[in-house]
Amino acid sequence: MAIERYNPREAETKWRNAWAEADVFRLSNDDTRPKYYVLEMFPYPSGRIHMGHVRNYTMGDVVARYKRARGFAVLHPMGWDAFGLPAENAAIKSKVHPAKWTYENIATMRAQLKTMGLSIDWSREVATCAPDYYRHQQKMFTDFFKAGLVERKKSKVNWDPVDMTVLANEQVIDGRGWRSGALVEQRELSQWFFKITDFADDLLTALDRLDRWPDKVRLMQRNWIGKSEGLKLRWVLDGAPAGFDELEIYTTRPDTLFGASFMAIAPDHPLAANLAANNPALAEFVAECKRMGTSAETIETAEKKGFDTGVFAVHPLDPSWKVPVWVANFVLMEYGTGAIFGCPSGDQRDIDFARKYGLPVVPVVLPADEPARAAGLAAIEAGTAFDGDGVMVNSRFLDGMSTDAAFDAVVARLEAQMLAGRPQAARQTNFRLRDWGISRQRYWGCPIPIIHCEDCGPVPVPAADLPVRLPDDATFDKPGNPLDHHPTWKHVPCPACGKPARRETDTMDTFVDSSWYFARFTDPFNEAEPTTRAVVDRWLPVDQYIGGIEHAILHLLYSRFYARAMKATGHLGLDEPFAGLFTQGMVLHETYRSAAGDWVSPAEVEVFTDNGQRHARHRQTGETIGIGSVEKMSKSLKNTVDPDEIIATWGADTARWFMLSDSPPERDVAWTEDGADAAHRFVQRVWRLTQEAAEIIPPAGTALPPVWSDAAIAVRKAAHKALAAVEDDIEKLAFNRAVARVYELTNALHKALGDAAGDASLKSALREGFEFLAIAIAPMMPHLAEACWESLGHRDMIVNTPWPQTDSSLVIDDTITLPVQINGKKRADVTVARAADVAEVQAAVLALDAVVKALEGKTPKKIIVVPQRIVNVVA
RNA sequence: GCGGGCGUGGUGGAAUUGGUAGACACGACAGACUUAGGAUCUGUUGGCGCUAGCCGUGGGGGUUCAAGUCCCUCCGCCCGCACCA
Repeated sequence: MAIERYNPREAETKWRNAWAEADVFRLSNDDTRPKYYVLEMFPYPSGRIHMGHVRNYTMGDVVARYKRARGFAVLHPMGWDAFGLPAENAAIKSKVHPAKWTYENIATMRAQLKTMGLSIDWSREVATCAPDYYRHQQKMFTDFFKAGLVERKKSKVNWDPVDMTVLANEQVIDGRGWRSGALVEQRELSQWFFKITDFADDLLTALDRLDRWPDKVRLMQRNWIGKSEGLKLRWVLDGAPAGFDELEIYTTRPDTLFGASFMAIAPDHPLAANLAANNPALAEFVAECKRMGTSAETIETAEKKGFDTGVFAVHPLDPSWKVPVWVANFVLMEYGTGAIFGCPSGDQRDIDFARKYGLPVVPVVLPADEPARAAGLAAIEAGTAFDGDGVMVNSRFLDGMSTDAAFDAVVARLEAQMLAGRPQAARQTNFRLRDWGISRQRYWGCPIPIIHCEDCGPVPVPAADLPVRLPDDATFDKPGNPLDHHPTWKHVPCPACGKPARRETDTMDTFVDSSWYFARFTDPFNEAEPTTRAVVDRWLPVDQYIGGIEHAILHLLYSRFYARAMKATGHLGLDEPFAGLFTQGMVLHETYRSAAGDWVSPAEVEVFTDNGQRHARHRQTGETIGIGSVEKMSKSLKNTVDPDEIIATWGADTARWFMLSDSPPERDVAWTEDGADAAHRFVQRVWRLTQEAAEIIPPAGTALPPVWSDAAIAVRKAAHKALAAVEDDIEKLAFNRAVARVYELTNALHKALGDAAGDASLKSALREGFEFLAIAIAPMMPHLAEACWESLGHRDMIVNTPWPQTDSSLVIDDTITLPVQINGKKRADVTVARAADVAEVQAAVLALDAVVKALEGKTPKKIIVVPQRIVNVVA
């Protein structure tokens, strides 16, 4: 009897409808089973989903469906990171309102995501641009404000004078606005800040406890927070203008103070500005420094440059010793005090600088042990600083001390030394982390709920007046902030005194929106409050968060801060929102280029093999197309494939299966036609074999045979081992290995199917085997799994079927075959009882022909038996 | 420059974390079935011998009974970044 090919379009629609009808993915907050919260980073509604989304959401769905089958109450929601600049750009360009643009994109993308067959509780869907979402964000802003976690202060911004708007760093290209092309100005604006620095130390130390986060991400956050322990130290100036009696510097190496040979201040240090006023050459130098770019590349390649001010600083440990004060291009005003002392022997920048300008280089720290000491000294003479720990030299009372001891000794002395009525120095912990500026001069964002009153100052909008809604009738045809232009919106009475006042027209950074959505998902039904304490505390933290590495720092750090701020204001009860984090790799594709050099999209290209060589031609024109390297999918390289087309052609299960196969999930994966084809062939194979099996196996629920044949036992072992391995692999997110285990099981079942005639117990074993196969693929290819499950005679859906318990007596063999090495090379195998002790294994090994032959009657020097692993005979 | 990661067949990748290198898949080759197949099935597929043998995880060296895995060194690629005092 011919078996019909599996039709993914029909079957996938059928099962998705069945799940929707039964509402199987709706989660009740009253569910008392153990909880599991799976979350993938929610998408920006850019218009259409891309293959990166397919990979991300497939991985999350595997975990969600698997945990569901294991009996957990799984929270697996979806929403939209819906505020942001692209919507506003679309408004300017296409005259479409940002809200319309955004909601249309959401509708498209929601429909696309639904075709993937994700086990999402759509009743919890949120969009951050919806007033019923951002009203709670505004409430929390006012709570943070009252708790002292919000601050208004001046900060430098990139200002586009044509568009009259603030630009993000990445929107400044070669010093010009990306859209207007105008030269960008640095402007000081009053901005709202969240005081993330209040939590700097806690955000740092808590990283140690996030043991289910990638080390790489934790390291990046650690570096970003950038804690350093040092000393603030004031030097008396000699020859400086009035008002500049002292120069305060910050150093992490007070131990190297006797190696000081110059002071260096930032080009925008007040002292530099003051001196430049009467010194055209210095003014020119300062201007030159400011022209220099700030990218890592320019900075790394920039030469160390300085300008001698003629001012001197008096050494704090020797009043007779004066060091020159320079302005240097490598000192940053934003960090520490904008001034340093230069110790050339201990810092590469300082030694470069000193050698360029002929300043002294005095070694003050050298390695303790002799060969290293001489090498260190030679290196310093050759221009390489020694910045390691060691022993003090040329440092008077510090000589012979360790670096640490010298640090403490200098600090102790300078803390006790008074200058102008205060200790001359004080220990200080510095952080690189700055407060989080959230003000954006844009329309399409969450309005900052503040009203500015001449008498009362900034007043938070009362809770009863929330949300502060965006006006629908904003216009986008002139530069600047549409909220500011709006004729009426900003004019309101002061909530405190009733006098005419005006609204804050800045909106919040969209990172605020995404810093708490995971908490909102726990109870998006609560209209009164952002969260419901009993609910949010039950479901958080997110057990498994999955997303791209590009959010390693900002989004994840802001969310960690936000959880702390929400805790401080009573909105939830924990510090760390994400217990487990996984960062998945990107999706790549081969690139294609026409003879004219234009990029050609994969959809237009036909790849064929001729004489073992891969070639490509244009599907329509037949033109020869060059095959290029495999690159990250991008519009500019045109090497994207459209998930809609993939799903229409092959079905969602094929796309999902491909995304999980082969490449480890944290690594990049290249989408290939061959791979998709192979994944689809496997879909058909599982279906076909299941149909074949269904014709011969006993009906569902038939009693198990009292005795199993050897072939039946072999099938049962294969099935139980495969399922146990899949469990283990999914728990570890090793989806590629789970896929391999499924292939192995399928191969075993296929082989056994041919031998089943006349062996009733084998047929029973095959029922179990094919059921296990369906169970094993269910998290990965859920539609196919349902179809197979139905074919196997089940009336309940597999989505409601608990994951079976594997039988450990079938998973663990009672005899094992160990490889036998002679002198480290494998020469034989030995099969022994699993429980065999070392002596028994040795005896069995010594009886092997290969061993007897190799030993030639001699006694082996040693026999190493590694239980359950290997035997090595040393002759 | 600093920090992190990686290097395994023609390709993507496995390898129980010091214990049989190449699981599984792609591709390729040969054959079967077929009107046909880009379907399906059966084989083969790291290299050299092609016989019971030797070599082989970027190169070189080391530790060990045993190294893809640990150490040293060199080469190559990728990612991140902050001239952070």
